[in-house]
Amino acid sequence: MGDTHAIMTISADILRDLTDAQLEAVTHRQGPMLVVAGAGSGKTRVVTRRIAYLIAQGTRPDQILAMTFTNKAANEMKERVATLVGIAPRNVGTFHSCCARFLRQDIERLKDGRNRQYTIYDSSDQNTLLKHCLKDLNLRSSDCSPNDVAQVISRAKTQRQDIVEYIHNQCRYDADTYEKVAIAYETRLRQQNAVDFDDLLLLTAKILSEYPIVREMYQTRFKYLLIDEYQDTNHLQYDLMKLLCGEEQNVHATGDPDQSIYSWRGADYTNIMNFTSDFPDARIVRLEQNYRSTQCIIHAANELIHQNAFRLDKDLFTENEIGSPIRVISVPDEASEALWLCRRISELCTEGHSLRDMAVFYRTNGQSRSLEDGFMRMGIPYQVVGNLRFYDRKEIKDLLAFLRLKCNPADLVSLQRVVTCLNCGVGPKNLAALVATAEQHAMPVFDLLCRDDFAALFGKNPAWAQHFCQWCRALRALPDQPVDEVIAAVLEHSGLMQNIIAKDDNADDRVENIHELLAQVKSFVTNHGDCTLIDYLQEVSLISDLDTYDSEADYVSLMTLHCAKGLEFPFVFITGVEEGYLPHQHSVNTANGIEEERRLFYVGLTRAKAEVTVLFARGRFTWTGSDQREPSRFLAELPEEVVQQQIFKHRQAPPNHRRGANHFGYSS
DNA sequence: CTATTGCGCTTTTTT
DNA sequence: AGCGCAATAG
Repeated sequence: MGDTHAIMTISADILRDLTDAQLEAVTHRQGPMLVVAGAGSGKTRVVTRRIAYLIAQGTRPDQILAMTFTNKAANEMKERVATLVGIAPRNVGTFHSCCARFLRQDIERLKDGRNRQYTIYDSSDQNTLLKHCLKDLNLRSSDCSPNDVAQVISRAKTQRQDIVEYIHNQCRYDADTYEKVAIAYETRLRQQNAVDFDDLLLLTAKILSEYPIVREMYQTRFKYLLIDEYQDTNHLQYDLMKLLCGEEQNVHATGDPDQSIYSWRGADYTNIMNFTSDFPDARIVRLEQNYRSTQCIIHAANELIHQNAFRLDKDLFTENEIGSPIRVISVPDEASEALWLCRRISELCTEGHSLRDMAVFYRTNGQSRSLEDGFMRMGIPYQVVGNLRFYDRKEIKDLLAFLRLKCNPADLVSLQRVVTCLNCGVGPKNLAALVATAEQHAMPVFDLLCRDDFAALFGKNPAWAQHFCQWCRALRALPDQPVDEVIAAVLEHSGLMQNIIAKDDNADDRVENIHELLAQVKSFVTNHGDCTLIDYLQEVSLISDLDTYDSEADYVSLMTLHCAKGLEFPFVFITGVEEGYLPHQHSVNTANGIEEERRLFYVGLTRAKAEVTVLFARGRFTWTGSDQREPSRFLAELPEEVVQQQIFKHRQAPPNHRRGANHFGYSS
């Protein structure tokens, strides 16, 4: 057959231009393998080529399961594999999205009241639910902060420990309160047929542990398991990996312990450090040649990261050109920080560089404010990545709440949202009465509202209830397919648009966002063929702002250092490199905290291909007043020979003067 | 009871 | 910018 020949030539393409180490990582067949891949060492390339290689060697694409850190990485991986072998593998996604799909199939085995129509609660939904729980228990947010409880619950789940036990071991005070709230929260999640982010993984692990039949089924289905960004996996993800790979242990993990920056949400980089003890037969491949950055950048990054005591020793090197030194710019305050950036960016533009080649990183989302002010004033096109997720916008969440309620009649968080944005005469008291009645009759609230005999079940039939029941029945009666038409119909039925136009201050923006959502749904439908409303809602609850980020558009990108992981830009600017920001105030008390902040800075530096500029302000204006700032301790750790310092002086600029730039100047 | 308005507080990083 | 809370109008 001609097929064999085709496979051979494709294989040649797949293996082209690889170093020996990369080749070994790509062509490895059986058993566990760890690829310790330094920044810019061609890790993505190795993973995609490996998937392509396995397919070209005759592995069925759906026998490969690849877990990535973001959806963006997953989509890029699928596309790249498709260009190599003409087939996009289906099972590539984040841990969360893969588990969400598994649960759609198997959640009913748990018999805990949840079914395959389940809703995924994101952190703000989780927050709302926790507030409901507090109210039930006659507690106030000041007695017990929902954020704190959420964190404790999340920790217990990611450590795979019993929540009650965990609380009593970890909480020094108020353990009883936390326990009550946590139990109420878990109960409500089950009653409302909902899961939180951690549950996606936890419940999957539970099913795989408790049902050997299911475990064997998955283990047989997935012959090859690939895990990317292994340094940022938590204990629960580690368990999942073990449950999925089975005795064959065909697990291929890639990561870089020096880029582990998520320990605050349970990631445990000892997972990567302990790989060889977990899998004594493991092959280890080290990728230490960097193809991204200049020698100056690599030298600076190496010296910095060597200050960390707890690490696997590893030396990144590059054969790229020496490049220009790291610039360290001292500015008087945040306004001049923005101004310096604007001037430098314009300069680079006149030299012929594109805005898309430049990125500005900072430690906290709030730091984008002053930068945006400056960029806006100077007319420099920019895009902020990850600050407010598109799907977290109020109008979008409102619209999605209508859809979620239609899918899951037990979803009270969505019902409450629906009720508040309808202004239909149903407030907290009436809603509570409805919930109580529904509980009496052991049915989901929305089902109760849709019933013809609602009045009899409720015991009375006031005007607001009649109207609301009618409205609910009409919502239920709307079609379920195709998704784009459902959304258009639900939007129409909700009256949301009219409401926004009538009442909202930023009506224009909100209307535009809704139109954008409709457009996105259209493209989702064309890309995904016939998918259900549930599929769509699942997709959007797991999508992050970074996933929708357009790296081709000609804007300067602004993002947190965390968001920058995995990306690269010719010109990188890191702002606010001061004590209190980097390292952040909340991390300075522990050695681990400081080391993680250092890794964060390391991630920032190694994003750059050509040039890194680091800025710090000598003072900042805070809500309390002005604040003296000290340069970050990390700056002293950069080798002098590749650093060039500049002090940006600032003569008083008249406020609101459009040509303020003329009043500023350099000085060495 | 609900709807609306104004005041104070908030923010470390995110699937 | 959004949310909880309190006060007021309907």
